[in-house]
Amino acid sequence: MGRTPCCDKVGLKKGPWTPEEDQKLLAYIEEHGHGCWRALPSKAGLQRCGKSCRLRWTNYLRPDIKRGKFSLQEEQTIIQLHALLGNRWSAIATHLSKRTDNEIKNYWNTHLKKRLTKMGIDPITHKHKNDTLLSSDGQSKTVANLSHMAQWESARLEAEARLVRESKIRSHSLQNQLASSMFSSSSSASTSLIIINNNKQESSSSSPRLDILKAWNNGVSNGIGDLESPTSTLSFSENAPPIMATTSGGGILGENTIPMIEFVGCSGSSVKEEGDQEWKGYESSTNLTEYKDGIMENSMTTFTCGLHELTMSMEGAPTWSGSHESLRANDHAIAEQGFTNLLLNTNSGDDRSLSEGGGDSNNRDDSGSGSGGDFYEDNKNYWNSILNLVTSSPSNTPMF
DNA sequence: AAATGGCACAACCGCGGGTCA
DNA sequence: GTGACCCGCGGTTGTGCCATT
Repeated sequence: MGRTPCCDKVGLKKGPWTPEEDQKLLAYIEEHGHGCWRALPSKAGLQRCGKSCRLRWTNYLRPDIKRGKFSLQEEQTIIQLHALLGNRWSAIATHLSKRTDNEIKNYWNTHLKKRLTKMGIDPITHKHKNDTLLSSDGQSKTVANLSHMAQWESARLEAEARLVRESKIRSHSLQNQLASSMFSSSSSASTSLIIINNNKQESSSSSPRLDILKAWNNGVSNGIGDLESPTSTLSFSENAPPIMATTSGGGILGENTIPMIEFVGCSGSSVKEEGDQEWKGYESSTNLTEYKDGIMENSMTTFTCGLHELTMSMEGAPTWSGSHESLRANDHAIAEQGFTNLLLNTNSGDDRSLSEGGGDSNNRDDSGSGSGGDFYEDNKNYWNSILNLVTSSPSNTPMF
């Protein structure tokens, strides 16, 4: 079918916005909200199409936008999330406080991509260009497994990002509805929580949606050789009572956290999100768990995460079953040394540009000093640090 | 001082998904 | 089931600024 233009483009202004136009748009939205973008321009007295108004608002005028230079932490987060999510800028933006997808996209294209390229890292695959040299040994297999898991997590994060958006729609009503149940259940010290933050701006600061990845991080760092087995399970303690999701206007989760998606364990074998949230994204993209009509079937007790069996303690802290726990101490040491040093710490200048000199040891392509083992170490550290993004989440993360 | 090239960023374009009648 | 519409997303372009020659 033919697609009608979003608006009558005849006579509409294009190009940069003037301060007067910004003021008109701001004033209108502050008073009325944006409502239907298509109808907004005429109501606001703007000679723009609705799409242009929406973009101007979401990318520039919105009051909760953070502008200015990206911090080192933000840079690292972008790169790490890009390794997981690819060019899904909106999904990446959900994890970066007050940054728009457009801004992140521009920053990636103009800064970070070039930096990675100069380092000899493919900005698309996030693999070292000489990875193919490792193709004959098991190390590359491990790297491939890591990539596979990253793809898995990518799909999951994408679905979660979609959930976050969708959950906003019904956030207020759910808050009111669930407030009472929170108080009725929060007295139980053994209540476990799975919470998806619905607030885009807050989500990045608390990073509550990377639970499986976090668990995986522990597992990968502690026993990378175990990657051969892709289908172990994430499970919740059998001793734990039926999961009763709670919501909180403050309390456990803090004032700024607005949990909206809740899973209420039913007989310990199914998870139900209150309401009629569709879970098609999970079902189609991750092929891990079936969600039907809000029911996550048979998933609370055996949630496939790909690597290790994770047991949720009653306090919500994850503990690896089996022998992994004793190895966990290596996790942060491994993760902290790799990527950041590799990419960021070498660029201490204000402009954070890469050293162009041939003597830069980080530029392995040019120096030729890197052995296959070094590449492997880089890859391991690289992915570990990607995963370490999760472990670096603020302490108020409600997930664990 | 003028010309030129590169960079950074705002904005546009086209596509696809979701919704509704 | 179909078409129209709205909206969001990712890719691309246009433009202004700045450094260099």
